[in-house]
Amino acid sequence: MMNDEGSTGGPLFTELENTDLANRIANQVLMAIGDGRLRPGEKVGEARLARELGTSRAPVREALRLLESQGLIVTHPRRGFFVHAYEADELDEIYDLRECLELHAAGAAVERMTEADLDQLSGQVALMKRLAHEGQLGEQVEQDYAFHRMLCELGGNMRIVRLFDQIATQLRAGIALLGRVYDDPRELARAHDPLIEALAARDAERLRTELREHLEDARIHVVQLYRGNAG
Amino acid sequence: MMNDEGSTGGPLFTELENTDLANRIANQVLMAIGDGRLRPGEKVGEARLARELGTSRAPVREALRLLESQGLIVTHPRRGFFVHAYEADELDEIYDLRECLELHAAGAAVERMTEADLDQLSGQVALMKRLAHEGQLGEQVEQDYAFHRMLCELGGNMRIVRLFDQIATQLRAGIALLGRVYDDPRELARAHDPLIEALAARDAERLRTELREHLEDARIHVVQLYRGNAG
DNA sequence: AGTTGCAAGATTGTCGACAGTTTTTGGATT
DNA sequence: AATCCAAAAACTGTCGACAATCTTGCAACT
Repeated sequence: MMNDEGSTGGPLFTELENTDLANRIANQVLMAIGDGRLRPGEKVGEARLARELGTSRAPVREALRLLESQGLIVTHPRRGFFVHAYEADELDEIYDLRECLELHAAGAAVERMTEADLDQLSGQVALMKRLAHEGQLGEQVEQDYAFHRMLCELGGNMRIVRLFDQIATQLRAGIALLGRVYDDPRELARAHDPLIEALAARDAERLRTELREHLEDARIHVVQLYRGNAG
Repeated sequence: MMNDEGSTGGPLFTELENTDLANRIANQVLMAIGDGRLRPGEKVGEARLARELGTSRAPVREALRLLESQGLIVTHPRRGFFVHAYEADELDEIYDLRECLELHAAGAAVERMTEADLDQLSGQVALMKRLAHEGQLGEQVEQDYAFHRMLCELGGNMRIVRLFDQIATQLRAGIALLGRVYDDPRELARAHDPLIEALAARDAERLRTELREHLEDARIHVVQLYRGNAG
């Protein structure tokens, strides 16, 4: 009941982009938020977006509603859509939720994972270290999310995985304008070593403790930085 | 940072129902699912629904997309919307998630709640007992949700509360066709006494233990019944 | 000076329509 | 009788349009 995707490595076929117009628009908006072209709090007029994209307003509306349901866009009725401007308190809440979910999943993962899963996890950490060395900061952060996502997946509850994805999206958006978060990139990768150890020992309690500490560090790090930068 | 609503009792103004058409439609559909007029797996054609409601398809689409984001409707691209037919495994997942969230919130609630909050919680249980005596079964279940929602609220993380609401909605929909769940209605109300005791003692660990047991009971109860009836 | 009222302009909520696709209908064939 | 294929019907995805509402700018007023 896990993610057996074919045999070994990456996907066999490049996912043919048959996606619906609304989804493509949602991705565009998502990227625009990610790289700062759309600032927090900024208004996202559907008419304007439709003009710029050369589509009608209907799919734009759907896209924005989708992003609304994921927490990236807020709407004031009769006034339109706006990029959600995350407050520090909200990031705090998000991390609290993440901790709750991830600890739960991790506890289940310890019992459910195979040796192969364990190898994959530690391979992931190795990858992060390599990326840190090469200075690939953005990619490293992305692989960090991937690591934690795997952990959630191994917990076996797909709903939790989906929530993790939502949280990751929100964090990416919230942290976007923060620039780099860690002073030393290698710190981030190394912080995962204790987790791997606990996993290898299949020690649920220790894993939960380490993971809590790990996430708590990230939380205060980000929230503090955020309070300093944005308010 | 809690729900201080004005001074004392109820709301000062009756919330003027300016809800937009899409939301009203979403509620209609929700109720239709709730009372079985829309069966799990059944197709919900937007054109047909629009005709029956006397509106255009645009707000119907938005309503269905909203319900999709809440997990009650699934959509197969180019084929339309369908009422999500919950599998027993999914209810299991949902309860797992609920347990995760509620235990987390409850832990925080023990430290944050005031005496007044505690009174309100035990008042809620008293209300449930009264309803059980009067045979108001549906209302009792609704107040059960309200009790657990309060507990989540006291945890202080609004995101968790919103997730609880979603879960409650899904459970209502999933359990709708199950008919009555408990043999003796009073059993449900009484099951909350240990929770109140632990709360009154402000004993987080004991509360978590009792709550876990409470939810675990509900889970196996529902899932078993569901496997027997439908799954 | 600051507030209130009003007109112009822009934007949202909703509608009906069209093209392409899926499902259904109904007949022809084995 | 069951299966297969083609025409028809129904439906979704998308579009452009209109009315109601909101915002903006300006003038009148306290």
